[in-house]
Amino acid sequence: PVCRVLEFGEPGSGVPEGVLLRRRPVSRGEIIFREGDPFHAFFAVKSGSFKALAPAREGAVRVLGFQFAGELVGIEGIADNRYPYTARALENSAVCELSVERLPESGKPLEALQRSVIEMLGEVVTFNQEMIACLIHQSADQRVAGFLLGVSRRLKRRGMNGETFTLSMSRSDIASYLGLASETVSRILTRLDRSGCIRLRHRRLQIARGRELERVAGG
Amino acid sequence: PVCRVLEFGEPGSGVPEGVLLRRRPVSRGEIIFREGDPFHAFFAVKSGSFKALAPAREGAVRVLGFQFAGELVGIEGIADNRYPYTARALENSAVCELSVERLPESGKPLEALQRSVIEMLGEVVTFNQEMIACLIHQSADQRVAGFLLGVSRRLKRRGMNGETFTLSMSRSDIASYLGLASETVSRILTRLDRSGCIRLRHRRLQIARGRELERVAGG
DNA sequence: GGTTTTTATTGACTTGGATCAATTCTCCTT
DNA sequence: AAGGAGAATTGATCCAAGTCAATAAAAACC
Repeated sequence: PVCRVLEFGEPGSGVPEGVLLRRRPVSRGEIIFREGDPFHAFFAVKSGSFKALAPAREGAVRVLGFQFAGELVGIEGIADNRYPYTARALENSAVCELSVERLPESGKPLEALQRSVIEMLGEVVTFNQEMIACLIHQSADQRVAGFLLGVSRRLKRRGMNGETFTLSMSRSDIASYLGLASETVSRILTRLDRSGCIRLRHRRLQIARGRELERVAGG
Repeated sequence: PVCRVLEFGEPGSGVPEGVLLRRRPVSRGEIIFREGDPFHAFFAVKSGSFKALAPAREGAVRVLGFQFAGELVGIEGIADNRYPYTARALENSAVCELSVERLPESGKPLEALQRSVIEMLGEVVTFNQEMIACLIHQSADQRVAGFLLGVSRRLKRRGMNGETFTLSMSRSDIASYLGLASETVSRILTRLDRSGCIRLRHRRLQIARGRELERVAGG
């Protein structure tokens, strides 16, 4: 099976409803919350995409994950009332804020909402476990191939075109996320393109032979 | 700061009380729950130690973490009602079962208990994030040194001797956990011993120069 | 207590991916 | 449209850690 390299922050089965504070546009580069900020809400990405960033060694930052339209960002903050990472828009986007203060107004009893949060956190835990397994066992080629398939699958799931799309993040972002050097990512993408698995020009990607790509990913 | 290589399954601030089902001995090699089993309880390690195992590639298993006396195992199972890993005793041990069915009898309202679970899961999420950072940024030497310091700190926190103790897990377990080859772990331990940081014979460990070990770990 | 089995050590060799460095693209700005 | 800054590609080189292999040492077992 293909390594689930992504899925970070996908909505759990029970996304609370009726707690939308507001829908608002977010322009490229804008930050919706910062690492350490007091937790007040989590966000549903309505359009566009985000990256989650956390400080690493010596002023460097590390990319923890990406969020696309239809996915959630920020739930992890609910556990200790502070966001554990910074969320920045990769392109012009829109989000809906799901206010924590207003959660009790959602109609659902608090207990049921907490149950939803537990399930969502459970998904994050599972996902991180898989990420760890991926970092330990997968080669650079497998990770990159798995990453592309993961993005594709996530877009498809939301009814978008999963065969031809634009990578909204830089090569360095991908590299940071996968624990590789950006040069390595670049080389692998070039190789995948030359071998005909994908068709890539700049950030425009077409998955030409998905079956072959899955083979590379180690499925 | 020293990489937090361990801490997996440590108790959160609000361990529910009054829900102890029973205290029971567990002999070396015995399994208290298996990956996939329906979740019914989590466990407090009273004495001894455990490892958490999950299937990896092709029949191989991966060590997800270790639990020592005073720590909790199995809370992750609460999210989707199945244990996500197998827990096996590394030595003759004892556990207390914290029954989920009996949680409502604990005196605390359900809501408060759920809040505790959310906090505990939050700790697991944070810990996994750090583990990922460790795998990406730390060298083999840093990981092994950080591992030893982590075990030491955990033992100290429970009032045990953190300077001289026995490693209850094999070199392969450590290697699997840290994403290294067992030969690499062995070599690094030998080197640390020769350099005088530690005094190691077989599984008996003494942290001779903790300050130096912390330097190796990258603090 | 000796024999088997598992666990650990040590050496020799190989390699994947990092790093350094030099262009070349792209897209943003004015 | 030209200039400039960041992003991406490509090449050359190096090294940390994996793999293979051969003991050696403990522990488990009869």
